[in-house]
Amino acid sequence: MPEGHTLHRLARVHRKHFRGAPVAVSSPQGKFAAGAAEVDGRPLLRAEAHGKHLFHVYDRDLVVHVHLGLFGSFTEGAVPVPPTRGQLRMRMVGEQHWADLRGPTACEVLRDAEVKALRARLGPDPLRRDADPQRAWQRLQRSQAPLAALLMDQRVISGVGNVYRAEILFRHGLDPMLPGRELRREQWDALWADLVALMRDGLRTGRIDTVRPADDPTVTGRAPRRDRHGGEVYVYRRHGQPCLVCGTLLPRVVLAGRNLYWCPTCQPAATGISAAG
DNA sequence: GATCTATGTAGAT
DNA sequence: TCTACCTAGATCG
Repeated sequence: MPEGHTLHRLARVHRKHFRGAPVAVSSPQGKFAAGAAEVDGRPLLRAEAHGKHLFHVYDRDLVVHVHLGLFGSFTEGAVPVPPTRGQLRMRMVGEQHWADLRGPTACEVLRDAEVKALRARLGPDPLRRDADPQRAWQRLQRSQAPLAALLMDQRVISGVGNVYRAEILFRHGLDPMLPGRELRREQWDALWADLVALMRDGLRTGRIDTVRPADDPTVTGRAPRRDRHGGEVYVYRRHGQPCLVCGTLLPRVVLAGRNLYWCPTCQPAATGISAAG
């Protein structure tokens, strides 16, 4: 379930379970065998996330970089370690805990310079204290690309994925196709503040919940439900169902190879009115 | 058992 | 705009 909050959560768990003590690192599957051998047996110094990227720092020039991609996942537990099963890219075993990594897009050892170069390409991360939202605002201002594309562009903002994109646009009544440069400053400020709040909530709970209490189906009298990904949302993967706020049947389109979910009534397209001033 | 799907990204065209 | 890649669980016959 990899959007930014998932990676920050993993970084936190890995710090708690592995930092400061030697970690046995291996690659039962073999695809990360050489990298694992480089860090095997070293103490983990730091673990941190930037956007959807996770970094395990064993030494300045021995950093395991993990990107989960669309379906990578970690599983964790307390020792003893279970038998290996399936395609296990990396296994970490500490004094008390183990962690298994499957299906990542990236699992590699990077040197400090490579980590810096990678991070330099990432936009501000709403979950990092060092985030500078002004940088994202400047990119939005220079772009005619639709907001829906810009929010998913990790060079603009890092950590936002398809769920947060859809939900944040809904919560702010923004048309996904609105060109970035037509977003007003106060709209951006509200959007960023909301992203910070929602993603912090996701980091705390491990779920993406975006529905305001007043719109909660259990409060409004509609049947309670649980989305397949485990959170309560307005539009993500709710195509074909009625909007929780206005009842419009929700559409879905593919934009830049990804499913886009929104409510055309609650997030109306800009018309000649706004174009005229 | 086959097929579909997914909270992602890089690289080719 | 497209294709490839990474994996497992859900869904379809």
